[in-house]
Amino acid sequence: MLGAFSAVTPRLNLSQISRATGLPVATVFRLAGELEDGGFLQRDGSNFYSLGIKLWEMGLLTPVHGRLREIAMPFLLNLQYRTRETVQLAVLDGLDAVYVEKLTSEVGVPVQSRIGSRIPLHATAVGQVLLAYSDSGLIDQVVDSPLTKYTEGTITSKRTLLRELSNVRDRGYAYSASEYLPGAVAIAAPVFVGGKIEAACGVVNYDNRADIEECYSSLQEACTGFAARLEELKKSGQSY
Amino acid sequence: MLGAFSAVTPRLNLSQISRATGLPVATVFRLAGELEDGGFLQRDGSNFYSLGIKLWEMGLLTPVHGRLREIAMPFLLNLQYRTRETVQLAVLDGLDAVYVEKLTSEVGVPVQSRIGSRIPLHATAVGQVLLAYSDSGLIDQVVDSPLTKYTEGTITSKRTLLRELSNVRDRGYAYSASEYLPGAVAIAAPVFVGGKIEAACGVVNYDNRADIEECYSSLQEACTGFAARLEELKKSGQSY
DNA sequence: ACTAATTTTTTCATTCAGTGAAAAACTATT
DNA sequence: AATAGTTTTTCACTGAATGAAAAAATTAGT
Repeated sequence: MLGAFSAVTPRLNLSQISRATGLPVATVFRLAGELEDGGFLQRDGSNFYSLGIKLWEMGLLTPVHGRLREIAMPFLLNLQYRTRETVQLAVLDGLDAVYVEKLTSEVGVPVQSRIGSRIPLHATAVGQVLLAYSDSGLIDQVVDSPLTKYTEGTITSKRTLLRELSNVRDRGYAYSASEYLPGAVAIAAPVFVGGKIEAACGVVNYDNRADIEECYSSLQEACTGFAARLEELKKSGQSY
Repeated sequence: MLGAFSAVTPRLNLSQISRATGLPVATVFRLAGELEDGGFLQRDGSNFYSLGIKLWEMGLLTPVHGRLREIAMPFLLNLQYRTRETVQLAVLDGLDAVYVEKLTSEVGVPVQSRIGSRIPLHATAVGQVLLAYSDSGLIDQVVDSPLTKYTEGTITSKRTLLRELSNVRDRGYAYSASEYLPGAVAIAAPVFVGGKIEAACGVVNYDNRADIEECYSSLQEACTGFAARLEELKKSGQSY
C-alpha cells in the first residue's frame, strides 16, 4: 500500500489507493487507519493521504543518509561554496547510480533529477566513476546490457564505454558533456574507503560551461577530505 | 520491528531485534527476510541489519521533504553561502520543533542536533518563532507545560515566555543566546504561507558570536524568498 | 433542491496466512 | 572439544486479517 505512493502521486485518497493496489476499499480503509496511527501515513484536511513523518524519520536512520550524506555534507557544502555549481553525491545500488544529495543554489530550475532518483551508469559522470572502479563482474554486466541513448553524445557502444572507463581510471576522474542531458557538463571523482569505492562526487553545470574541469582541484579536495573522514570514523567505530 | 532501530542502534542482528521487540527469534527471522526482500531492511556482510534504502526513498516522498526541504534548499544554501554560519530549517510537529534541514560547513563538529531531532519550543530560536505565530491554543498548552531548564539562560517561567513570544512577534524574529546549548547564539524568522506559519528558518553560531543579528537581512531574504516560492507553487498546484 | 455518483465507514462470518515452539545447523570463544 | 550464542528449517495450530455487503456521508451534476 505504501508502494502506491510515488513522486508523481504523493497524495492519494482511499479509492485511489484501492485502485492502485487492487485491494478492496474496506481493506484499504482499515490498513490506512492503522498506518496512520503508526505515523506511516498522514491524512490532510480533505481525506487525502501522504506518506507519514515516521517514514521520513526512518529514512534518516538508513546508512545511505546517516553514514554517507551526513558525513559528506560539510565537504559538499564547501565544494558548492567554492564552485557555485551544482554539486552531487551518488552511490551504486544494483545496476544504477542513485543520487544521495544534490546541492543547487539556483531557485526553481526544473528539477532534472532529484535526490533518490536512479540514473544510468554509462551516461553520467558520477555513473562512469562508480562503474570504472567497480568489480569487473559488474562492469561486464553493464557494458553487455543495452546502453540507452539519451542524447547525441551518449556512449552506446561496448568498446567506447570500456575505453572511456579506462580513461577515467587513468585520469582519476570522469568528464561528461551532454551524455545524459543536453547542455549538462560534469566532472566526477571517486571516494574510496578501505580501497573500495564507496561513492562518487560530482560537479555539474547546465549551461555548457566547458571549463568545468577547473573545478577539479576543489572536487578532488572534497573527495579526499570526505574519504579521510569516513576512514577515520570507520577506525574509531563511530560510524556504522 | 522497524521501530527497534534508532539513532543509537542503527545496526542490529536477529537476536538483538528479538530481544528489543520481545518477538521470538523464529518470527524475527521470517519477518526480517520479508522486510529485506521489500528493501525495508538491508543485511550487511556479518548478519547485521540496518534500515533499508526503500525507507529512505519513501522518506523522500514525504511532504516534509518534497514540499519543504526540497523547495527551501536553494534559499538555505544561499543563506549559508552569505553567512557561513550553521543554517537550519524547522517545522512544528505536535509539541516539538523538528529539524528538517541543517547546514554546517564545519567538518566533524560534535553533532548536537541532527536532521529529524526534536527540540523544545520554548528554548530555541526556531522553536520560539514557531510557537509565537501558532494558534493561541497551542501557545497555552506549551506555556502551561513544565518548561525544562537546559541552561542558565533557559526561559522557565510562563510570564517570561509569553513576554518573549510577544517580543518575537513585535520584532518579527527570535533571538536566543545559550537558552538550549551553552554558547549557541541564534536568530530565527518565520516562513508564512497563506497567512499561516509553515516553517522557521534560523542561523546559529556556537562560539558566542553576539553579532549574529547582523545576519538578519540575509535570513529575512531567505525566508521571504522561500515563502514566495511556496505560495507560487501552491497557486500553480505544482506542489502538494 | 433533488438525484445520481462517488467515496468513506461499519459490521461480521469465513478462512488462511502468520505464529512460535522445538530442534537442527552454524559460528564463534575458551 | 566442549560451550554459549547465534541463525535456519519445519510444521501443527489458531486467531487475526480479510473482503463482501450494506449503510452513511460526501461530492457532483442538472
